[in-house]
Amino acid sequence: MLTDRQLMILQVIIDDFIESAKPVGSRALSKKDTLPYSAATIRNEMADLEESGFLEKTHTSSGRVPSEKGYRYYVDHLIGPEIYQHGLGIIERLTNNGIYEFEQIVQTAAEALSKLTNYTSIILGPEMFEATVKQIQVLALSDQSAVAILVTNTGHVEHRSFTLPKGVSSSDLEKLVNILNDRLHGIPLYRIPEVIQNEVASLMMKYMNGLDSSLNWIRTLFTQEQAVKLYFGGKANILMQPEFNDVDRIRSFYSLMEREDEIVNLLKNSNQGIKVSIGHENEVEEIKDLSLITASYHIGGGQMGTIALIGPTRMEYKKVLSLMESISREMTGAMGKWYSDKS
Amino acid sequence: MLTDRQLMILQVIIDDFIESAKPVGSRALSKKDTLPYSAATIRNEMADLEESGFLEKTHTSSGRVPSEKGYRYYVDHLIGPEIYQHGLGIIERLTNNGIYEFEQIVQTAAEALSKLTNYTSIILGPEMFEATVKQIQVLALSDQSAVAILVTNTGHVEHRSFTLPKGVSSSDLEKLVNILNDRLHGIPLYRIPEVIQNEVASLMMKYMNGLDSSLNWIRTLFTQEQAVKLYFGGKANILMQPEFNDVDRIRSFYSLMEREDEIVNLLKNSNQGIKVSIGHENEVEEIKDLSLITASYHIGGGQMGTIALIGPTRMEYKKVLSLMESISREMTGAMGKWYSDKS
DNA sequence: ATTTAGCACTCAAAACATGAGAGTGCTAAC
DNA sequence: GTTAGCACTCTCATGTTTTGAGTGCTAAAT
Repeated sequence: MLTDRQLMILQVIIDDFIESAKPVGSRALSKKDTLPYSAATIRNEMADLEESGFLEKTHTSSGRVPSEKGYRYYVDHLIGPEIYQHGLGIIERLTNNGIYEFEQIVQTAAEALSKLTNYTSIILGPEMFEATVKQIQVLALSDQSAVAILVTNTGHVEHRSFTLPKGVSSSDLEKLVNILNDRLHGIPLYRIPEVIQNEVASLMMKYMNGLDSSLNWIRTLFTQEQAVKLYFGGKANILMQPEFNDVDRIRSFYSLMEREDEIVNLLKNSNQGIKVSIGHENEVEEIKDLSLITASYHIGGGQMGTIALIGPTRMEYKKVLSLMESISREMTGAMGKWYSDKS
Repeated sequence: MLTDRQLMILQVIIDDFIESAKPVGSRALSKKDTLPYSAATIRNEMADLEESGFLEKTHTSSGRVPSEKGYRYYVDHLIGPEIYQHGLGIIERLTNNGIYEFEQIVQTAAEALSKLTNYTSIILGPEMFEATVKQIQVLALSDQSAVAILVTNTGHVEHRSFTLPKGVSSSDLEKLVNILNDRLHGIPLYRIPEVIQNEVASLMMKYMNGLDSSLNWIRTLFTQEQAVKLYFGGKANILMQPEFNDVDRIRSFYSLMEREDEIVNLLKNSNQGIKVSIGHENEVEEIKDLSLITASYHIGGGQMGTIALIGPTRMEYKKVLSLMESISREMTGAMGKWYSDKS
């Protein structure tokens, strides 16, 4: 339904607008040597493109600006599989000495992503519900306090300090840790409270005394409250975008960024592969004039997190898409290598 | 050198401006019943106060605004020891079940602080150089990978994953961990690299073979790169302040917030007690028109961190100072209770 | 039957003008 | 010493004009 020439013009307009952020007019277009037509001709074509909904005007006598439909078409059909070279090997570089810390890798990846694109990046840490218990340890720090450490099969380490309940001797504690390790080893994190309730409780009754009051306490100790973590990169980048010249716009954006649970939801329901949500395609009010790109990464079998990038709808989709593609592949690759799933 | 009446007027002007953010004029002041003088009288006094440098005009015929000198005087002499009631017991509330996670406490404290004040809070995590090694553990995750865990006497847990160097058997690893625990127990973190170099190296030579190439690797594994962590609260709060109505102002602020090392420096050199830096008293360009309040907290013997609050010079010093006072005391108290220093 | 040149028209943004309002400084009276 | 009064100043909001980029349409050119 669109002629070749219209597609060409659409492409050039979008490319131009993505770069300049200014409405593009017929005169400027006719000067480009990719389009050997006069301004008037281009005007006609633009009028058609507007009628079909791919372009918009900001006011009656302004140049044209891509509509969301225009961007959508651009993303779906007008960008070829172009590979963005920079930024490859980011993660490899981080870990080439064989030593790594998960948090640091993810944080650096987020920063790199935002630096390379000048947009704001968000990485959702991996779901850990399915990770299983590898080992539990309790270490006394003093007479009154101790630290409990839990290591999962994926190499995650959770720890929590606590004051020792009265009347708990060190041998009690040792017994308790033995019971916990015995019963919880290999159990996925989300089942911990349940197992403690059903199995650990009775064993505690049997082999230890006076500890049943502590049961509730132990359950609390090993219950994860917030399962996923967010890593941000370049929160300030978005301020460089001319569409953020309005203080209220900035306010609303940053206020969203502080509501982490909403962000988690926003990123979570991303399925496999890369997903581009342009403007109103987003559910969340505050980013209905932005574009959100999400890509998932995987760790071993099934657990996963999401990499996301937020920027104006006028986003450098070409660059961004290929970059996200390669980073998510790299992350999946790197993680999979280390976190083997044998327990 | 200032008359009582001038002090009164100064105080009222500052209080008023702190609340309204608008230059305050003589007419409005004469209407308050704390000041039973006519506008003209007040005008004269204000002229004097301006001459002595406590007040400023934004332009020739505007109301007066406190100068930095004015704020300084206000903070030093004009606010009594007023106790801010809300927000007491924040930290107690967080830990009343005896279970706590350091990071979470600090983060929550930062958020509470910013919520109660509507400014941006920053908490500098404790210096850990002086904490000593309590225990080191290495846990194999698979044939190729393992996780190393280090617990300090203060209950901090550091962990790092790594791929096992080739030719390292599990018994080698066990020996290594034994050596490390033997030599490093009780050693402060900052001395770890040195001790590994001098003592561990020779022992490794003696009892294990083929591992000397891994020495460097072990040193890297146990070397802390970034010793302090920052916790932010209410980064978006500052946007609500009318002095942040300018996009460039916002940009510069957020760009500073991303340069964490600079922030660490800014907060670090705070000595005991509470310190107020008003406007140009700050060294850092980006906050020369803001006020920075810092207070230190302590953990057991000597290690410490800093609590900070950033807001416009037009800050509610009364409220903020008493709040910072009580929060830093609470943190010191709470931390000290748990992190006893016996190793 | 396209394409193009030309021209009238539109609108946003910048530049300029005007007036009201809040506030000051000064003088003279209280 | 305090206050009323008044001329003066500057900002801010509002209205007006100008400029320039861009369009849509028509008629001529290819």
